[in-house]
Amino acid sequence: MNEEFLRKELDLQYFHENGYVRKTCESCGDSFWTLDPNDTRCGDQPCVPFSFIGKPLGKKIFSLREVRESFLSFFEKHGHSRLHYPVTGERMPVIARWRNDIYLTIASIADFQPHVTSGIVSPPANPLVISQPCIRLNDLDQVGVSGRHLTMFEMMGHHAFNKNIDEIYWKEETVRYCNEFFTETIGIPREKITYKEQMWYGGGNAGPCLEVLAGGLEIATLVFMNLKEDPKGEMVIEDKSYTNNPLNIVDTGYGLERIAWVTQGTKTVYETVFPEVIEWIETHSDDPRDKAAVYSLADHTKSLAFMLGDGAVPSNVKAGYLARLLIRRSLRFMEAIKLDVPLKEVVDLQLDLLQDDFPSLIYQRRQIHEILDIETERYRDTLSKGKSLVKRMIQEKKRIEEDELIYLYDTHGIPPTVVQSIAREEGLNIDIPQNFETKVASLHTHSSEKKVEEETQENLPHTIQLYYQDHYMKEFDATVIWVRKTLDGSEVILDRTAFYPEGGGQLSDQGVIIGEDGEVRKVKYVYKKNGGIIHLIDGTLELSEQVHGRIDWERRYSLMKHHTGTHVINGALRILLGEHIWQAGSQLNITDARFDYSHYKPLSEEEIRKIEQLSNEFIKKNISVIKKVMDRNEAEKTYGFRLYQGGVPPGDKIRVVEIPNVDVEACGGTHLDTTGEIEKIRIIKSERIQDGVNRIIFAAGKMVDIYQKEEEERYQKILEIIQPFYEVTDKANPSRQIKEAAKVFSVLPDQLDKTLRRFLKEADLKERKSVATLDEACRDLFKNWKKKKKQEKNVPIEEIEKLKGNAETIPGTRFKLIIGKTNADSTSVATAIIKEPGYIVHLYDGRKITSAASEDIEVDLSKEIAPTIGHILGGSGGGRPRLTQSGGPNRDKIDEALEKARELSLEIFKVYR
RNA sequence: GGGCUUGUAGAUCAGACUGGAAGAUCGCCUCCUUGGCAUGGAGGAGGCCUCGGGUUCAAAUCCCGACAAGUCCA
Repeated sequence: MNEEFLRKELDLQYFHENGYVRKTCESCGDSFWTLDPNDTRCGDQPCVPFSFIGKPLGKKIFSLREVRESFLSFFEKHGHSRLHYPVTGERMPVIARWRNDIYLTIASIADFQPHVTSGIVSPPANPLVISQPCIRLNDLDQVGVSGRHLTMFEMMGHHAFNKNIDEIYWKEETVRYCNEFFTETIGIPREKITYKEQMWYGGGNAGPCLEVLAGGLEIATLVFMNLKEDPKGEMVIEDKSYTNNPLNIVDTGYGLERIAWVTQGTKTVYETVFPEVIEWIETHSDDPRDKAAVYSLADHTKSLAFMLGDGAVPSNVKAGYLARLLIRRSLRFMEAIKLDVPLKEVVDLQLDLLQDDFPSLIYQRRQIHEILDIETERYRDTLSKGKSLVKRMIQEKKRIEEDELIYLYDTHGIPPTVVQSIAREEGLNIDIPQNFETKVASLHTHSSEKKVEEETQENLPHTIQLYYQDHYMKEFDATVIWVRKTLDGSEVILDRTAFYPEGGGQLSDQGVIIGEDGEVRKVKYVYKKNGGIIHLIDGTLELSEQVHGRIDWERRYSLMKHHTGTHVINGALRILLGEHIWQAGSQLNITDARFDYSHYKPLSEEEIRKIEQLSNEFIKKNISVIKKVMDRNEAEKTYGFRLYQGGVPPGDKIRVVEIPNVDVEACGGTHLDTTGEIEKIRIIKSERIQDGVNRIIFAAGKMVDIYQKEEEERYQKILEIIQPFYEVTDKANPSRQIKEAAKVFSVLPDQLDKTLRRFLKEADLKERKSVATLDEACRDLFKNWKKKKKQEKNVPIEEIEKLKGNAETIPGTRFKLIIGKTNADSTSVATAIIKEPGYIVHLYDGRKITSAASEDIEVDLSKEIAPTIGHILGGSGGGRPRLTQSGGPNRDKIDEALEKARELSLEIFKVYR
């Protein structure tokens, strides 16, 4: 069926008019178009070998830059528009910020998915031409080995989006353009080019395609995307059903590096793509024999230059993980070829080479250096820790099993090859199982039970969003257009509302709705569902009832302050720390707000102070906040992809909130008119919530005062606690004092009061002291407490002598029995006594009875004596043969217990006699 | 987002399974050996066992939670 489909779809006039014949490859069975009637093979790998190595095609040698420029200008000449974005210029970032289904830009068409390809958003230009840097990590193990795989490459594409069948252009023109470009601009002889028919599918779309082959290499793919996935569709490809797409999309992908390679005919693609880097690596390496490692390193560092330059932060999640993966692989390759330079030097070389064509990459140079240094350091740590772990395992067990190999890699990040080399040093041979990777992978394949929430496709009426017309609207009139009773109230939809429904990290509004009867209904919660805005209210309302709504303004205003404040903080972070700062989530509350963002290390106190300061400066400047609805393409063109901080909103139009020179985001929340209204911002806490992601918790406006008052109160409360012992003279900056004080006892600040009470009770403070600050008081207290603890352990010599003096000799033996009480630690005293031979001791210290016997006495106290006397006290006891503890709640029976201990001790020696 | 692992002396780690006076190595300090240094010898200081809570007569150890860190997968 597909065969038939392809034959019909790709039977182009262009081929017939230009002397092409359709043949079937005798090797793979695919159909292809060629000018040579004697061709028997399709011209693709593996059916034919490369024929251009050493015998380049093309009218001259093309550099990467020449290929790119000639392609772009060729299509520009033929009516295609080049794109232009702020920061990145004629390309989009390699980190796919505008998508939430993929992390990296993997193809030029990815720039326009999902909204343009699905038809919701119009294309930025039509037709258009782009050379899009892409990163693919699917064939990592082929990179450097196969001679043609790269993780980072540029996919050039001319794209046309046809609403009707071919209003822009469709198959015929596509092939004509392609052929003209290759034969005239690049100068590949036309008879060397064949077109192979294929089915293309991916990302929910499909369509027929032509692979363009020259010299045995696929140099371009021309996709005619006219199908979309649809369970009801009639067309079946690889078990999935498709139906016609509303758009006919020309999706072409020209391999920039491959085209350059074909014109250069070098041994591998790597010599064409980064000859300078390979040369540099080989001259600086002490053992560059491992070619694959040299190539891979050259490749990976180029990928890293793009990823880090576009603001990726290494992490254990998402795109950051992929960056870390490449960094670690690079470090391993460097080790393999004994290249003893910092990784940042190699990446730096890439940046130097790339900066003319991709100037934005070097804005982040300082941060890239720091990131690479931190990551290198961390990798070294992991490895050296791993090394001692492996050595220990080897010494203990003399071998390492497969399970342990998996454990070492999965849990501690030590690759099996590293384990192997460590083992070899220890004289041990280890086999790495063939299917190691799959075994690791299988550990993590959890049944991904996606909770597909059955979105009831109710058709709810649409509501006019008054809060967008005026972010400050506090009251409004409206008509009830939908009502549903719930257990304790009802759900109501109005024709228009100023109540903001929960979304974008902003909490829902609350307030009241007053009905025609004049009665007031509380609005408890507001949310969006299927386009309707549902108000959860107490009581009920009638359909068509005229109502008056009033929102809880104090609550809303606080939320707005926190929301605009979040944007200010985001801007301050970006300005102070770099372009890699991206929002990773946020939660606005009434009393404070959380802002999560990507960054590669925890913030220092100094940095926190500066961020707070800069944010407050923006507030003082009283900058106007611009709120507007923009055409999506226009917004991207004006502001770049930094817009997409809190995720990607759908639709052709997006809401843009701009604080000039501070921050600009696509944001659907409600915002203040000026930054001055925030009043002030106070950073309450900065923490690292996961590798590569930090969180700032801050308060804005009145909440700062409330927070400060609370803090002041807490500080006063703590001062009261220590007041009998310490007088604090310098009461400035209580926040800092509390934080420092908490650090002394390694507790969280909110546990400080409790902790202090405990330490004051346990310490031994003689007189009231005057100290500068709370933390100084704490340090003194802690010192005193330590001293006291130590003294308790010290054994008073006089007491021991006294106890020894009271010893009774056990009849018929040379052994002495001591029964007694002590104020010091009974175990310490007892062990001091039994250092001399011939003693058996039972001592009570107010908490427990320690029983002990000297080494020369053959006895096991733990078997009978300890439990027995413990039972008397209502508990139990035990321990080692010659040293036991026993105790229990019944303190009043202590004398009885000691007497029993005496009896039992004497009894033992009857047996010995 | 999910899984696994780890927080014990300044550093690296034992101890944990099987609860019962907190250890080793390096580093630090003092003394001895030496003309001086490397070294060698003797002694010593240095631990809220990350923090809470629970179980228990008894918790570094077992259970729960928090905080901090590492690592793999998508």
